[in-house]
Parts: sequence; structure tokens; C-alpha cells
Amino acid sequence: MNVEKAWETLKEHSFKRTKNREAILEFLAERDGYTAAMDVGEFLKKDNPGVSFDTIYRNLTTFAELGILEETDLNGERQYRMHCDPGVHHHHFICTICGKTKHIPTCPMDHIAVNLPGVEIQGHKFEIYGKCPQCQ
Amino acid sequence: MNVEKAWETLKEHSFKRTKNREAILEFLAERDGYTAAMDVGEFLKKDNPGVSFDTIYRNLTTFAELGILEETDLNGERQYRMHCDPGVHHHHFICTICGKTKHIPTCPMDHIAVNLPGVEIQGHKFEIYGKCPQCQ
DNA sequence: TCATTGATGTGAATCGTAATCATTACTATT
DNA sequence: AATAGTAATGATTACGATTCACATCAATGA
Repeated sequence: MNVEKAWETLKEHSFKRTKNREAILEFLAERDGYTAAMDVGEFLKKDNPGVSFDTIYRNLTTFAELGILEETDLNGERQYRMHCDPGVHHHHFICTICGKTKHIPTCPMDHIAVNLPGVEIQGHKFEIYGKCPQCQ
Repeated sequence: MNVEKAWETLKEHSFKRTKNREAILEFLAERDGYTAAMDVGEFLKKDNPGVSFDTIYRNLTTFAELGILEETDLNGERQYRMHCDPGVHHHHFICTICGKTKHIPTCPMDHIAVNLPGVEIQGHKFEIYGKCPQCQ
């Protein structure tokens, strides 16, 4: 997902084009891993020292709901990244130092015969954690 | 893992046997799913209204480090459960309503050819979320 | 039993996140 | 371009979960 595509999606749902949103998308588009909400905020403050955290959280949540961003909880913080292949289900290796991710194209749900009678499955999470080559 | 085994482990690492620890282990031994740290605290308060949250968190963290408990982050809260099969690697289905778990005996790492050159894998997480039969 | 060492309680601090609401900025229309 | 309508923002406040510092207290083993 690139920035233009994100704007299309936002427009489709009649969200307005604002400086803050532009900055958030621009920032995340250049990163290739997960970034904590707070770190996104830090970046926004450079251009706009008065941004409120609420604005950041609201927009990140909105973007995640629209499928523009992917979201994960990593050691108690919410982390976001551009949705790399919208529509294509996948998972990630995540570097525990810098947050960088690598694509894992396969999904365990396709390979494991899960035997869970009576349960209603809503979702799943498969993440591999470790150190990327640069962080070792 | 049962309570006696937990005490053995604690003793091995020269942790003392205290009322609070007894209560925590007793409580978690009787539950069959993940329980939020705060809920463990609520229980402890029944016998010992003055327990501090710090004590609870400290002990839960210690127990998790020793492999007595399993830990997971579920919507921003830390959840704990008795380590069901210490030494035997496994995963869980987790009910998003009540926290109850079901064993998933297989591990995706054994079934998926993960191609991550140069990375140092430290761990992984595979969890399936949904509603258990009782909570639907 | 006593001394040592570890565990605890207190109370407040911190950290991440969410809610409220008045003000401001988009957008489409005139 | 001015305007109206609506959505987005910033300020403030609040909240829940977790952690800290430190003095006191309790379990252990000599």
C-alpha cells in the first residue's frame, strides 16, 4: 500500500485530507517495519509541535480499521506499519530491536489441522521475533 | 505444571514461600485459561486486602521467567496461566470473552519453511482467537 | 533463636490510551 | 471567492495498567 492508494481509500470513506494525516502516512510509508504510536507522534511534533496525542491515536486507529495500516501489540505498545499487501493474507518476522519486519508469505492456518470443535474462530496471530541482520 | 512442581522450581532458585505466592499459585492452578494480572490481584485481596499491585506484578513476572506461568498480551493487558506442559512446546486457542484456552498441540514452525536469511530467531507467537462454546 | 536476605506495602509516579468539547480547517456548493 | 456544513483538531482531563523507591517486615537456614 502506498500513500496515494491510502488517500483513495480515505476519500472513498469521505475522510478529509489534512496535514496531520499527510504527515503520518508520509512517515510510515518510509519506514519498513512497525513503529510505536508514540514514535509517530514524536515525528509529527517536528513540524507541528502542538499535535495532540489524541489526533495521533485517532488517525492510527482509523487507518488500521480501513486496512491502510497493520497493527500489532508489541511489549504493551501499539505498533503500526503500512499494510504491505492489502488483501493478501500474510504474517511477519519482527525485529525486537528496531521493529523492522520481513514478510512470511505462508499462513499456519493453511498447514495445521486445527481441531477446535464448537469454537467460533475470529482471528489468529503468528509472529516470529528476533534480531535482524543489522541489529545483531 | 502443578503447584508442588512450582514450589520445587521456586526453591531451586531460592525464592521464599510466602502467603502471597501461595495464593497466586493456588488461584491460577484452578483456572483453565488466561487471567489478567488485575484479576489475580482481585482474588488475593479477598484474603489479604492490603496486597499491593506491585507484589502481584513482581511475582507474576518472576513466575513467568521461571517457566511456571505462561504469559500473553491480550488487548493491552497482561494475562497469565499455569504453564500447561512445561518442556512441551505448544500453542493455544484463546477465548476472547472468558480467556479460557484450548491446547493446540502442533507448532507452525515445524510445518512452515520459514526463509529468513541472516536473522536470529528468538521466539514466536501463534494464537488463535475466538469464542469458546460457552461464550457464543 | 537470631541474623540475613529477600519479600512486602505504601503511595505516588509514569506510561499509554481514551473522552470531552469548543475551536478550527476541509470540501463542495453557490 | 464566499459560504455552510461537517469533520478534524488541540487542550485538557481522566483513566487503567504497570512500575518505582524505600522503609518495614517475614521466611529461611545457621
